[in-house]
Amino acid sequence: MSKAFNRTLITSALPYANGPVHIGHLAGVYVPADIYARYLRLKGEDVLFIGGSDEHGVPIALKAKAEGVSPQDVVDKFHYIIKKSFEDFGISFDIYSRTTSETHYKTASDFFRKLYDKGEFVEKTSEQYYDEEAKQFLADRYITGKCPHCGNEKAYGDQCESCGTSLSPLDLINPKSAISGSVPVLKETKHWYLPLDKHETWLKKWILEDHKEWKTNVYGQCKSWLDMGLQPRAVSRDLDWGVPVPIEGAEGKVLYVWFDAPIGYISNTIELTPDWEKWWKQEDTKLLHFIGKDNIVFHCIVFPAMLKAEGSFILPENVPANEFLNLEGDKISTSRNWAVWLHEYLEDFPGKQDVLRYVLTANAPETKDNDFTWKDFQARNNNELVAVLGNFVNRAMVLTHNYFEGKIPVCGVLTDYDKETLKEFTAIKAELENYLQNYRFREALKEAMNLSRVGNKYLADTEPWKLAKTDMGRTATILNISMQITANLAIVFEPFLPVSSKKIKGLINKSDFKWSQFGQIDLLEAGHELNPAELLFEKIEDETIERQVQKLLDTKKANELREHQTNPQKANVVFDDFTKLDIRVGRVLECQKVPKADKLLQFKIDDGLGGRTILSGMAEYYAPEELIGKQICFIANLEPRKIRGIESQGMILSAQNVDGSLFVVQPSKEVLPGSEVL
RNA sequence: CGCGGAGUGGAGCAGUUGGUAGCUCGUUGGGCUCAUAACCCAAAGGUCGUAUGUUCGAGUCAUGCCUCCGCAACCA
Repeated sequence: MSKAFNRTLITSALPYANGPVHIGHLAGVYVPADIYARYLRLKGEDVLFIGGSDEHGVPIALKAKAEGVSPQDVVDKFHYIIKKSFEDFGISFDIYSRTTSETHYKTASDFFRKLYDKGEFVEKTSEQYYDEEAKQFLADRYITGKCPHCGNEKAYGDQCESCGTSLSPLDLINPKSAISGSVPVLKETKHWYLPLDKHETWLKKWILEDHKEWKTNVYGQCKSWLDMGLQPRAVSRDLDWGVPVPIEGAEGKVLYVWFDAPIGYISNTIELTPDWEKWWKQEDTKLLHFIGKDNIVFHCIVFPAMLKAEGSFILPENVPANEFLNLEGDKISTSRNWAVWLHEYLEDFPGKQDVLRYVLTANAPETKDNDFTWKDFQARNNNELVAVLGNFVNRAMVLTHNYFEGKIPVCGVLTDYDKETLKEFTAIKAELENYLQNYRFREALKEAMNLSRVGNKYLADTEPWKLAKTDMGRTATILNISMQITANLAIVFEPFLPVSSKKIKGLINKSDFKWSQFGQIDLLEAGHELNPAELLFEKIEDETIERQVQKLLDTKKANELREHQTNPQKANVVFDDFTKLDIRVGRVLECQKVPKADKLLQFKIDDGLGGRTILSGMAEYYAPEELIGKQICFIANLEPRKIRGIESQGMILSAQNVDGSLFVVQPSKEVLPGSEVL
């Protein structure tokens, strides 16, 4: 583990170019990766920080189709928005490229070809659903139909959301293409698979034995996959958007995005430097993948297997994956517009990229999902950045201007207390480096803030504003030290808050520091002239925050309205068909939860015919007692069906509200059980 | 039903190999006035999700259960 590394290659997950980037992306991947990259650079180490957009795959192809533009148009639009957001937030990529670049097409093809030639793939022919109208094969998720288990009409090709059973597209009754709505046909198709099972042995040793130091969420996830046993994974798809499979007879097939995307890290490095092989193939390179938790398997198992199969590449040394960030209690969602978009944030908070970087780092989802709230954002800005860091710098600056005309005063003899204060530096530096080394940026940031706390306490304890009346020599020493602390703050905060760090350097009229200077107390020589004092951060008022909260509430309302749109009417049925249904009114005699099932209630219904049992999935909306004695409507002649081993003889009618809640349908006046509904 | 992660004072989080429960914010009281009503000191506040168990001793280990999140299902 304590290998000697001479350079570090940092990759950050390629954002998918079907939308802009939001605070979740920043908190989970890019800010941590950027902090690490900046830290290493500041230390003078050799480091590359690679990023880029992931631009292939079915969702982009579909989005293009829906909007009547080409896939290239879609990715062009978002690639530049994303790229600009990262630049604005100071994410210091050495290169931010894209998987539609020429270099990438070549790299990915060559990579595939090499594995193909080495015999690292297995070929398999299988039957898959094909949409003749849209002229394409359908991914599992894009086929809907009736679930063979529960009869839900809207089950997906991979799983029924209603009963939770996992399915294969072939299981669906009456399959339909989600793209065109037409009935898909089965068609033979050939694909290449990466036999992960063949890599299992070395992967097990490599991860489970050699990388016990990986974060628990990462290690646990990998272990789970390895314990279950790995399966071959398809690396190609039938699609017209992507890197073509570079084999004769493979027309209309492209590389599957998960195969294609990580190779993007390599392509982008090639695009950046002719020296790229040094970074990817020499054992003394430390390769790190910064990702979110959804990407763990790809980066810890699949991509390493690809690299190993190729043969000449090194493997990642660590994969510091973060959990997810929620927004005001709800999952961030691009499709529901539930997000704080980076480009919008900067419109509302111009120049405040560091505030967001600070909040997202201080509250980073390093060990579990965390929640971003605007109230917390405001509190951290006002009580921490303004009150602790900004305030200290301002105090030191203003005092020096007041008593020494903005010139660094001479440092006299240090008292024991001065020395004690300076000693805290050393402790903070050691802690900080240790945290950064272990990708614990949240704690590292806290240590950096502690340095400003040390400064504030120092001023409060030494009270230079009082001493200035009696002892200018001592005052000079105190302010000299205070300004040295300020200069040190410029160093420590460079990885975390690059804009503010630069601002501090502007105030103290210095350009660049190195990390090795951190801890020194002679960064500013006596007589050095300071620039006028200026505030680093400003308070964020309640109204500003309320506006953001309102914006989110509006989004919520808009979503509800959109989801409220009533479904279009189904195809007409003839009267005879209607009369085939026997709908009756019954009274609930008994009602209880079905054990071991989340949603199911078991009813005993008085139907005027001697009673019957019906199971219904409404346990989330009704407590069993609530319904006892109530009248309900049910379909009496529905074919009985066994659910969880109990026979359900019919179906209770209920109305589903916009928010998904469910209410049983009742007659407006009590009628005799068994009465027919016409 | 499977697998992974999480559940610690009002809020957000630390707690390395089991040994007196910490930090930031908030609250209360005091101090200070150089500073963006900012800063400094002190105090209150926790049966560490729950139940058993291992141990001289458990937030930490084991097992069951409850709750939340994620993966499997191309959103970090």
